Amino acid sequence: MSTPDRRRAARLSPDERSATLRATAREVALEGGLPAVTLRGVASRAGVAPALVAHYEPSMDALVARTFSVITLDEIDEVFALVATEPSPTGRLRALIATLLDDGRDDVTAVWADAWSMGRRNAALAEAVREVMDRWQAAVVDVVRDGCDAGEFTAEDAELVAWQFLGMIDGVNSHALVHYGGARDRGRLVYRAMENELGLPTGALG
Amino acid sequence: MSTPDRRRAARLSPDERSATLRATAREVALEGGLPAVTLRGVASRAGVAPALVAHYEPSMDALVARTFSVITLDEIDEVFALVATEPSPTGRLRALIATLLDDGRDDVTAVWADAWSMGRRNAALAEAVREVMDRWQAAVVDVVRDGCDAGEFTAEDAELVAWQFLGMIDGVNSHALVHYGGARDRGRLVYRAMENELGLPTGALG
DNA sequence: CATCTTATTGATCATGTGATCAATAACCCA
DNA sequence: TGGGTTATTGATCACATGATCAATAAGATG
Repeated sequence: MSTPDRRRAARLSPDERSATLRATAREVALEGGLPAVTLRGVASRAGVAPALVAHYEPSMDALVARTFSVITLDEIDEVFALVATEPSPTGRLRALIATLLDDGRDDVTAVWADAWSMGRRNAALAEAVREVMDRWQAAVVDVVRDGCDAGEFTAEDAELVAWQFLGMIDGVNSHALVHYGGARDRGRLVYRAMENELGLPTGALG
Repeated sequence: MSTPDRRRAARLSPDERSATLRATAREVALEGGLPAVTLRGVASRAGVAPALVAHYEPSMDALVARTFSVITLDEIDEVFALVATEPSPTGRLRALIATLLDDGRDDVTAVWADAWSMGRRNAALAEAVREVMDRWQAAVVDVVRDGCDAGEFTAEDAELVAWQFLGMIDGVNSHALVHYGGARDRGRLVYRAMENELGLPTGALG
């Protein structure tokens, strides 16, 4: 019962094993949140001894931080790959909002919530959070600038608009994580705020 | 070194002791976040044996949830006591935003971040979070309705506007918790979004 | 002042955490 | 096929967590 009987794991190259463990840590975090990323948690899921996990990371704080980065950087790629299929800047912004507010992303949202909480006690994680937030902001700035160049948007300060856009999204998603009341149409203000902020006609985004 | 030499604590009535421990738990949480609210953490700060803390709460999950409620309900009272000094609805809304976006509230913001994270693994805490969020929403709805009654605001759906207002605030504050880049003017969109949403002239709030 | 109620404590348990290291065995290469 | 390199493991620390309970002593009551 206690020990999930486990054969000796296959002998992999350090690179392979390292990649395997990162992928496993990713799964663990998406299922149980960042607090589930423990030596024993990752090891048992990977079918490996806890000591092996410890062997491949300098510390658990570092593993948690790396796991956060893996998950959230992948998320950026996935989201923007989806968004990029839209032909116009306005369409891309609309798709971006819709994707970020979509249900079924609670696992990633929960990881972000864990990160904002745990980042206060894990310096490596806090640094990772800052890096990924900057990546997100830069990606949103690109969307805004594209729209401005195409003449569809008007933005005084694209950098600031991007930060505040992400703030709105993250706040609404944090709320929905624990409290679903009123969450159905919770994105309406996001659409309207962005239309207003970018000089779009009402209803242009949704 | 290990045991901070402690005399036997004064013998208090259950009500007094209970109140003392809640106040202590509050201080502990505001200093180290909700994860710092442990049997030993609260006990040592209160100058009391860990067993006594356990004696007064059915479980630690319950103590954490109660501590969250104490802190955040007090915060509602404090914020709205301040806001109520403004004579007009527009002034009250402006003061509300300014207060909520003010620095120096990181301790409470951190408690909220902890709650959104830990609420997924602590049912009592999740329930407390929902309750306090509802209280916040109701209080904001009052401000919006006041403005509508006074003819200063126009709101189709005050309930929804209140939720989305709180979403904006919480998102921006979560960001500022770990990432201060661009945080200085991070509230600008909040002001503009509310002006737009409530039919106020540009610049009416800030 | 003696007695009794009960708030408080110390000791202890079971559990979970990260970390370390000698011992092991899987795999590669000669 | 044998030997050597090293990925992997089991065992074990030290520590922190929540929880329980008999023993203690503070303070009220007579």
